[in-house]
Amino acid sequence: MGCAPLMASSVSSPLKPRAREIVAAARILLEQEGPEGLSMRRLAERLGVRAPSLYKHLADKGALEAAIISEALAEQADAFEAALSGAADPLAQIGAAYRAFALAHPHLYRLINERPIAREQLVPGVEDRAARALVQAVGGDPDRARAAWAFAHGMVNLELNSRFPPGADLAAAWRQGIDAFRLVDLRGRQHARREPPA
Amino acid sequence: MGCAPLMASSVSSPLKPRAREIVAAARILLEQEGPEGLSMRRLAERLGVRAPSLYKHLADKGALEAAIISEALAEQADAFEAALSGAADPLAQIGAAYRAFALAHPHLYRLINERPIAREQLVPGVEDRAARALVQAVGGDPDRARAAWAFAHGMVNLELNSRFPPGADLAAAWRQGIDAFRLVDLRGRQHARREPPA
DNA sequence: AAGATCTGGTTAACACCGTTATCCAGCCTC
DNA sequence: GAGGCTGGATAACGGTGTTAACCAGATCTT
Repeated sequence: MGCAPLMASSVSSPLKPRAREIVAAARILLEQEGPEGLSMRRLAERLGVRAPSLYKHLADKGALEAAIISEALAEQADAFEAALSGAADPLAQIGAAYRAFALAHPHLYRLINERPIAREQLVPGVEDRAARALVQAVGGDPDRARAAWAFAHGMVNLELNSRFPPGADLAAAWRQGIDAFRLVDLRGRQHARREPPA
Repeated sequence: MGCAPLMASSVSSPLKPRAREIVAAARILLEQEGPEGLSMRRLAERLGVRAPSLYKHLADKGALEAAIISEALAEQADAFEAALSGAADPLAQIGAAYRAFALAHPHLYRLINERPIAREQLVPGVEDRAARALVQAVGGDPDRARAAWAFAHGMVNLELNSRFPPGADLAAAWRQGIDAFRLVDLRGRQHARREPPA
């Protein structure tokens, strides 16, 4: 065989066209029905095909999920970078973007975060893009960026899982957290250290 | 029938003795094998019984999980209150307790947080105890308590799901977060508002 | 004491799930 | 035209939660 197709398809995305179709359909199914509704059989049905055929294109369900997750992380990074570009108060902007993304795609967010991540199955580098935006927003310190990330992550997680009491004022809690991570900035810290997170 | 057993067993825990045995075994199974290893059949096998018999004592798997979660939340509240009692820097103490509990029971922690919670199936009030401790540690403001909770929750969640890059200094990130939520305290805020969280 | 009821187990079965093995039709290349 | 690759098909295995029907023994009632 010629080596052309191997190279062409593995540059931007490691998936061949048919596999990308399947992943796209899987994502729609996931966002409509939630992680427990995403089954190989139901996915196949939507594609007008029988379940075993899917395995001609994807190794297993984990690979399917990893593909969806990679896609979602890339979109999340896009949203962060957009929120960051030319904004006063980048921290608040990126926090709002984080929450907006999660609320717009709750099932997707759950898929990403309900299990330990299979890092080796992800598209390489897709995690770092989102992280880089956060580090920048927080002033360059990776440790503080991780703390702020954890805050946003926790807020969204608790909100999506209905862990806050019914009457809780989430906007106020967000404000408290953002303020907490911003105020430290007013005291003597060196920012602009600008080293990549890992 | 006499009404005595009904009253006696539903005061402290709503479960009858046999059901409590089952829940105890389920928790062991969960902590050993993780949420995906917790199946009704495997649980029954450990109890020397067939799976359908379990349904004589628990409505369904969700009720089983809710019982485990209630138990775990109560223990978590215990740990928080212990960490809180007579400590300088209660915020750091409670943060450490939060992380320690999660790392000691990672599978349990995942069960609690991987899905939206079925609040009506929980033992009533068990959520509030842990919340109250946090509100107290943070100085009385429920919104700030929720923000701090989200931070701790997010840190643990990201750690357990391996979402931090391999070399990340988690202790430093914890310090950053704790400092962020404590430093606000040094500026003019009214604490000791001491109202219940919900 | 006898009968009814409750308790807590059983087996069989249903509808799903992810996955594998095997087969087969069509197409592309040599 | 022959061979191999591609992308479907069916059948099947072992696993899941769950329900229905049945049944032995204890216990309560009359």
